[in-house]
Amino acid sequence: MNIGELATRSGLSHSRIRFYERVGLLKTVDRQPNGYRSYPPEAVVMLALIATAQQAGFSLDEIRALVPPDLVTWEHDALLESLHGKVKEIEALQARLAQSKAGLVELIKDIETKPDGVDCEDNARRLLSRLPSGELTSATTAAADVKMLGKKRRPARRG
Amino acid sequence: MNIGELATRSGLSHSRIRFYERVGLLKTVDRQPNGYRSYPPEAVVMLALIATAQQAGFSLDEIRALVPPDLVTWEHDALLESLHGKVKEIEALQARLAQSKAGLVELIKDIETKPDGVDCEDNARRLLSRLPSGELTSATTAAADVKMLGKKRRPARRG
DNA sequence: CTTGACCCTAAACTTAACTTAAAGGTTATG
DNA sequence: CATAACCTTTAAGTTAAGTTTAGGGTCAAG
Repeated sequence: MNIGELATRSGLSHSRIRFYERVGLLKTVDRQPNGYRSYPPEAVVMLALIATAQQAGFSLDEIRALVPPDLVTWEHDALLESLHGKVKEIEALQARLAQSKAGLVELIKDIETKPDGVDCEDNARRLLSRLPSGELTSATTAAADVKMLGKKRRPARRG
Repeated sequence: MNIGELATRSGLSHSRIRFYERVGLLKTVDRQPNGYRSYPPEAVVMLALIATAQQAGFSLDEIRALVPPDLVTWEHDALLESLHGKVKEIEALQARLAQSKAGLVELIKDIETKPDGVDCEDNARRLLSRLPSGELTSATTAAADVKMLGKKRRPARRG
């Protein structure tokens, strides 16, 4: 098939497919007599794989190292290995999400845990100690200066 | 404190801190008579907050919209609302990912229990072709959404 | 034989989020 | 007073993952 059809079928742009070939993610493709690229059907699968891995958070460099250059030579074992790899990818994604979520929840908790009229300085110190970098614990003076953190003001506005 | 100390305390580079000021993430900072930037202690908190938000998937654009220039006038409600929304987003993605993973695991089990008498390559192809349109689609879209976390725009358009 | 859809290449451009470089002022220390 | 370790600015460079542009060929239809 021509690149246009492959683009339609895979959902990727022409330029993106050519780009992948250029950077060595796709092996050099056969040409018709007129110079047009002629893709085999499994090119769709290949692109889907690349896109999936990419969307799972892997860079093109990583994918290049990960994905076998030739789909047709895949056999039972290789396929299984690849699928297991895909599970690993998903697990990696899950871990990323969990970490993001944990960070957010922690931050929310720190902001929300501000009872009215209660020791602001103490709250500020706890907030500081929960924020990421460890060096922050030395910022005890900062805690005093930032004791207004979490103090409620005017009604919310969204941008 | 000077920028060097702030860099050390926050764990961010000098250039990064100046960059944040340049792009309006940090309000214009006070200067000493000699022209050096003079940061208040809460600058450490501000930078930690920015870094945390970034790790959670917020773009600098989003952070700029979310975090007010002055910590003291922090729009508590809007921020919390936004953070909660982000957590919900992440939870939805986690659910979808879990389902995708379950589907993949099942597919693997399918293949593993296949008797080895049959045409391996053909079978592998057939199963593989299930990937893009079948079991992995939710993983794919979920992963795509993860990439979109904190992003308002997709890469390069326009000219 | 021209129109329009499709294809080609090479190179420049895009965006985010920084970093590095160039060229120089300031300050603490031996 | 030299020298290193700070600080300043503006401008240009970097990386990833493509997109867009410029300047063509190719092919089916009318």
